[in-house]
Amino acid sequence: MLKRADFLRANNGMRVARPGFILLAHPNHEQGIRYGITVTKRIGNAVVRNRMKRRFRELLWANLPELGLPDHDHVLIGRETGIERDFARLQQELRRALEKLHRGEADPPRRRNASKPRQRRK
RNA sequence: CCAGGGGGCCGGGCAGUCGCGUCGGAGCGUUCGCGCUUCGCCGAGGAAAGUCCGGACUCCAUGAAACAAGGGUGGCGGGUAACGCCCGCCGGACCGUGGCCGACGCUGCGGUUCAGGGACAGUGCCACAGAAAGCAGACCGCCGAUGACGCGAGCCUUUUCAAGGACUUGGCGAACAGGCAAGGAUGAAAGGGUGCGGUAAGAGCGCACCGCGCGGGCAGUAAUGUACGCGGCAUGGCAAACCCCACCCGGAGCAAGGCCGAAUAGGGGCGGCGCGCCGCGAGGCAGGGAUGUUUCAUCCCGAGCACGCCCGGGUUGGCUGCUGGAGCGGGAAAGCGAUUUUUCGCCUAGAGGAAUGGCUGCCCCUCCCGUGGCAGGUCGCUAAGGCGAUACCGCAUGGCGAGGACAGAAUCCGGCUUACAGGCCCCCUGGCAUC
RNA sequence: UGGGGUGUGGCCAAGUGGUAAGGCACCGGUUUUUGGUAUCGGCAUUCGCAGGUUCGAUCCCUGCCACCCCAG
Repeated sequence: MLKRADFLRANNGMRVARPGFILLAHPNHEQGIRYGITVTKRIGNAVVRNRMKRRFRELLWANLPELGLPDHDHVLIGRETGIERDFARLQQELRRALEKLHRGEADPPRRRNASKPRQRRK
């Protein structure tokens, strides 16, 4: 995934949080299995972020072809607890997360402005 | 051997396996742009970082040069493509140590450090304190030579005592004029320092030594140094205050720059069809509408196109620039050195929302834990040989033990700065042991 | 890639060579039956850090660090 719009759309999809990362999945209209990685600046400097991206990429290459949802966009969002996390544990967590997605047991998408729901007066 | 300081270098190694990226080969497919599969080679750094200097390269501007503005640099010489970088030298300041008996000062050796042009071109600043902070002046103080004053003495006059004086002064006093700047006091800084002479008191006033300046001479490419002579100490500091002098600099940056570029929409030009009539046109006449009471007056409206051809631009995008270079590694020569010359060998990342990752084995280094008294230390016993103990140092050995920094190329190169676990080599200083 | 700015007490900040203003907050006293208000007093030795120039540096110079902004 390359375009910002794809990432924004994925934000409305299914969502599974794990200690090392957050996994998003969203159907993408016959585009095949695609993936994207988000590692924000709060995670660390460029070295840390790029290394996390490389390791996530390795995870996705290894597991998506078998366990990925067909015709879905998958987005991995890095968390601070995922820095230099043991690779085998990450792989285990990713497999569990993908299985949950297959069973449809994901959390609902996070709504915009969910923290301040509008209340009708009167 | 230990400790401290300085300089240079390395910055995990060897494999296996699954992946990723460029390139090359093969095969298949292809809308000929390329795509897929497979094999092979190669695939981050000393700082790739900060982006602080200097260049290469590209475009823009520009006759050349000079000047102005703005910015930068600043002992001298050399190195370099260039530099604010590097090397060597000179000079200053500070520290340690030795010498000149001591002090001041000078000097030898070693080390540290310096943005180190110009302060009689000009302007500005020097708080507080202090008499005075830049013109030299004089608060306390010193002196009282000289002049004046008072006393005394002398001398003269008046008839004695005594009084007086247009007189004199190797005496005394005060410090009025005046002389002085040694000493005190303030300060970061007070207009050379020490000593002797000298003087009323003093003072470069004189002399000696030191410092300073000037002159020509000598040495050196030069900065600068120096024996000699002369001067007279006259006019402090700050230019990382403005400034002056000398030298350097055109601007932008690979998102530079170049090439390609479909469809659709939109822009421009020409043509075609058309626009109530006349006119090249301004306009006039006619038509429709609105307002005010008809005529009439005023105001408004009335030509474009789903046509053809051509042109240029934009968005998304592709290709290029794009990695063989002030290149890397040996050897030789020149040079104190930075560096240069020459020769042999080598080809060593080119991504593009951005390739280097995952797992495993053996080895290396550090630490932790354990085992062994073990040819060394250490401790105890012993006359010695020796025996024993080992918390600690060392050694040997083991552990499915823990850890191995700072950090990731983005057009390329030379520097500077900053970050960094651990290790290696060389030099200097000091200590200990042995010879 | 290129350019600009900021850093001063817990907070907002002035100061641009010579004892670091002021406000809010905080602490203590007075006033009040108590609280608030009012009033008086106190609160800066790392002026982001390290060097240098100067007699003297928050201020001048150099190098770093952190944060913010702008342009393509």
